[in-house]
Formats: sequence, C-alpha cells, structure tokens
Amino acid sequence: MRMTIKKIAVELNISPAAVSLALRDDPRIPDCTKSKVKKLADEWAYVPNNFGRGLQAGKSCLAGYLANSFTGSFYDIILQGIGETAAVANYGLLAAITSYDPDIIASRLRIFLEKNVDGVIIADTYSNMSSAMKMIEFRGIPTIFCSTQDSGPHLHVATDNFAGGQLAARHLIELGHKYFACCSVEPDRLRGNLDAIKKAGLPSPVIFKKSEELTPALKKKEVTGIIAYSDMQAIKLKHLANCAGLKIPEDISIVGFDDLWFAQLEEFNFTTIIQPKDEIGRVAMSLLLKLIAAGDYGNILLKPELIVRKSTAAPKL
Amino acid sequence: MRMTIKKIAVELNISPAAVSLALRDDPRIPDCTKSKVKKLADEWAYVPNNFGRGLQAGKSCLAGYLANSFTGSFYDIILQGIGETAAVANYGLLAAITSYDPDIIASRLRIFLEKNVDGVIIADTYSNMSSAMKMIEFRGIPTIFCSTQDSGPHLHVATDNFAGGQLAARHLIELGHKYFACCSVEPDRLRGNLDAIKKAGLPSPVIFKKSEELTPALKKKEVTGIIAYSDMQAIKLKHLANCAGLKIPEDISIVGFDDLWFAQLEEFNFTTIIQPKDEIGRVAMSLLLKLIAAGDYGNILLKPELIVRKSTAAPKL
DNA sequence: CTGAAAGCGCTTACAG
DNA sequence: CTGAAAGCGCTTACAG
Repeated sequence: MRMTIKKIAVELNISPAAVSLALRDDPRIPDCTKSKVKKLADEWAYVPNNFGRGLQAGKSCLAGYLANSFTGSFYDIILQGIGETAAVANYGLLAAITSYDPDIIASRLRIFLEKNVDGVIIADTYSNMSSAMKMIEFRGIPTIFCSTQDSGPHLHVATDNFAGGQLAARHLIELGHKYFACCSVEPDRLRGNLDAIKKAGLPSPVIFKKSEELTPALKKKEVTGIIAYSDMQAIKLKHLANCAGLKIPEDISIVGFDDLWFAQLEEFNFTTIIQPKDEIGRVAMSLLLKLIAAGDYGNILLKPELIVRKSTAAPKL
Repeated sequence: MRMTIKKIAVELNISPAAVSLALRDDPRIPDCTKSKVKKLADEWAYVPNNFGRGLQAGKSCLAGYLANSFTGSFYDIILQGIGETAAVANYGLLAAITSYDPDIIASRLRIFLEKNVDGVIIADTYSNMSSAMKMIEFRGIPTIFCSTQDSGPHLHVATDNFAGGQLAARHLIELGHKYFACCSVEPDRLRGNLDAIKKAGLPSPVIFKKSEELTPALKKKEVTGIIAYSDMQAIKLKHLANCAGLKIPEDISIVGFDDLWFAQLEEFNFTTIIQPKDEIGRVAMSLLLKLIAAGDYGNILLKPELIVRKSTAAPKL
C-alpha cells in the first residue's frame, strides 16, 4: 500500500500542503504538528513520490547514462562512479548499454526523454552519436561526454589522453627504445606519443590501427616498443608478438592503457597507463549536476599515471 | 523548449484530451484531426512526459536493477540483457551498483522507491539483502532475484546451478579423475558436484571456500581435479597450482564457471561451464514485466553448458 | 502567520 | 459520438 501526503493529511486532519511543508521542516509549521507528521510518515514508511514533485518542479532527479557494450570492466567502473555521485544527490541513474546501431541508440535516448531525464552522460564518441543526439540537443538537455575527447559541441570529462600518450612514450624512451609502433585509435594519445618521440629526436614510429597490421613489422623486427591503445589491445599484441617468436619484454616491450583488473595478473603483468576510471564517473556526474543547476563550465581532463610492470624492459643492444 | 499536449491543443484549438486520444489513435477522434495532431507532434518533436502519464496510470515504466560491484563482465552482460528487454517494453532501467554496505543498499533502494519503480531486479543473494528489502516488500513491489538461487520469498532467474555442478564433475569423471576439490560458495553447484561424484562411486572431495585453503592439498597432491566457483576463481587456483609446482592440465585439471571473455584467452584456456548471462537478463526482465502486469509465476532455471578447453585432461596414472 | 487553491502533464470516467 | 472536468501526488504562490 502506497502512502501519500494526502493520506497523512486526512489522518491528522490538516491540509496536504501542511504535511509537505512539515516534512521539509518549513518554519511556518508549528513543531508539534511537525513531529506528529514525521512520526506518522515514519510509521507508514512514507517515501515521496517523485512524479508529483517532478511535475511540479519541472525536474526529474533522473540522469541517463549511455554506453557501448564493453567487456573488461571499463564502463562498469565509470557507471559505479556516476551512480555513487548521483545517489548522494538523490538522483536516479537510467542506464542503457547499446550497440552501435543508430536506431537502438535513438530509441534509448527517446526513453531517457520520456522518463524526463535532467541530463545525460554519454560514454561514446560524438562522431558515432551525432544523428541520435538531435533530440537531446533540440531540447537543450545538459549532456556530458565521458572518457572521450570527441564530444562535439558538448562538454567532456576524460583522461588527459595527450599526457597519457606522452607518459607511455617517455617510459619506453627512457628505457632506451628507439623504434616504436603507436596505435592511432585515440588521436590525442597518438599525438602524445609523437610529441615525446619527436622531442627525443627519434625516428617516426610505425602507426597502426588494428593490431594485425603490426605483424609484418614484428616479423621484420622493425620495432622494439609498442604503445597499445588499451590493455585489451595489449593482450592481442602480446599474442601476435608471441606468434612472431618474440618474447615480452626481452624482445619487445608493450605498454598498455587503462589499467584494467587483468593487467596486473602474472599472465600479463602489463606496464600501463592508469586511467582514473572511478574518478571519471564521479567527476562527470558532479559536472552534470552543476550544469543542471546552473550553466557554464569547461571541459575537464584528469591525470593519467604510469604503472611499470613486466611488459617493458630495455631493448637488446 | 519542452513540448506538451496542452501546447499542441492550444495551437490546434482543440482540447488536451483530444490530443492525447489522437496520439494514441483512439477511434473517437476524426482522422483529419488525428493527422493534424500527429504532424504537429512530429514537427515539434513531442515526447510524452512520463510524469503525467505515470501519475495517472499509477505506473512508472521504470525498473530498478541492483547489483554488486563486479569486475570481469558478468553483471554488465546481465545489465545489457535486462536493458534491451526493458527498452522494448518502453521501460527505463535504473541501475545501481552497490557495495555490500547495508546502508548504501538501503539508500539505493530508497531512490528506486522515490522514482517509483514498478519492479526491481536484484543480482545478489537474499541473505545479504534481507534487511534493506523490508521497504520493497512492505510496498509489495514485484522483485526478482537473478543469477542467484538464494532469493528468500521472491522469484529468481538463474542458471541451473545443480545441473552445472553435475556437468563440471561429470566431465572430470569421464576424463578418469578420482580425487576432487570442490568449492562451496554456491551450495547448489556443490550439491551438483557431490551428486555426480557419489553416483560414480568415487571418494568424497575436498571442499574449500577460499582458494588459499587448497594449498596444502595441492602440495600433497591429494587432488587431480578442481571444480572452481568461477572463472575468476580459476585464475587464482591456477596461480596457486603453479606455485605448488603443478602444471595445468598435465598435473591438475581445473574447471571454471561462467565462461567470461577471458576464459578463452590462450593464457587461460579454461574448460568451463557456460552461463547464459545475456539470457538471464532478458528472462529476468520479461518475468518482471509479467509480474508487474499480472501476478503469479514460478522460478526459472536456465540451462548451463560445458565448454571443453585446455585446462582439463586425463589424470596421470 | 496560516491554510486552501492552483497547477505541473497526462488520461480516464463522465456529462452533454 | 464529442468535449470538458476531475484527479493522480506534490509544491508554490497567493488569499485570508
């Protein structure tokens, strides 16, 4: 049985408005009324119905989080960070995990709109989303992209990918490597790599998108240091290197990115760049709340960090 | 600018009720009015506001999903299955990832209640939840536990753990193993193990809860087949076996559970029991929808499946 | 200072 | 058959 302000009002023979005010400790209500109201609300396990409040306030206290399917615990950690911050602000989090199908993305966003979200966090790149975003943009709903710097006209919260790219490259440079392969999937990370390599006066790296493209270079031993797009990709690269008869880190060094849970397993032991995943979620949600409350803020880049494990070593001379 | 039925009504000089009926193709509204309404709704990108509708219908078209933090992509796959099924029914999915802190669980459930969820799916065991569940039970909100068979008085959707336990044990028995170690974390799986072992007339297995408890048995080579609680635990057990100088599968066989993404990597190559994760989510949500709509249903157990990889082999003679 | 009314967006039950 | 009113639960602006 659902309890309402009205039922409490009837029971105590006061007006619904008075109950509402009493529950929010409004000074206009005498203390004795307040305590009676609160006692009854407690007994009957009254929970305010967000529909009435939301309709009234024009605010739903609901946020949407849209992410792509992802195995390997990246987006779920972000989800956790977002959820915690949302909960503290009494916000509910509508989550949708989508494929890349634009129709599905649009249908999920439509549900967000129907449920009246006050804001949306998207863990994807704007280039993939732009058509489905029309509805959101049309209504001027605050939107934040997270863990990507491709956010179109919207704000984003992400790891400083340029700095991360620099960190990875510098680590290998300091170990004495000269011949690199760098992944181009994240443009800012690649720029970071190239910047560090150029500043060290070293030759231009091999640039690859899919891991497989590296096989010829591995076989010809043209590179000694690989900078992967992610720890997930590092697994693939490790396998390719092994297939080419190369040992890690003796013959070839690999630096990952993300620091997912498996990176520290002895089977991998990847030197990698730590992304502050939980923080991305928390910061993205706080920023969204500020945006909902007020107005104008700038992008936020969080600091990456290098963690050295056993997938990198000095090159053979 | 948010569009409402009222604004459309004013523009077309008809009543809000007529607009509402027209949008839902009610036969009482003449066709020419319908098409005018629909055209305008389209142009103005009208999306019905769930608050008005929900308040009226006493239904939110919102479901809650509560899960524990989990790295390794089990609960996020379930989330995906739930989300897809929810979206098809035009349901929004409120997701909350919690720790085991009962206060946090209670606060998340309270947010679910405030947002007026029509039903809740919980990926946890009832024993952990029972105190926080009071609020939900008090209000009679339909609740389904998923991926656990410990669901208290509520329905559950889970893999048939008993059958899964049998599958794992039988596989090792067929390979010729006689001396087993079985994990007790999931009681039904353990029962399945014991059942198969007993039926084969083999000696009682070593039973362990935490992986570390197995170290003595491993060192003394008392067991040749280990049935893990999960692929995640299988990783730990593999490391412990390696530390004890045992090779997999030559010296010791390990069967995992779940078939998470990493189980098939060459570093692990676990023989394991496939849980229909995506299906669990989809079935749980369909069941919840039925429960919301009507009433009485029974528990659902989904079929596990064995996948043989390279972590199991015949025992040495 | 206090209390009743109006209204958020929608749908259903009812009067004409 | 058609259209206006009542009401879901809440809060705010207003009348007394």
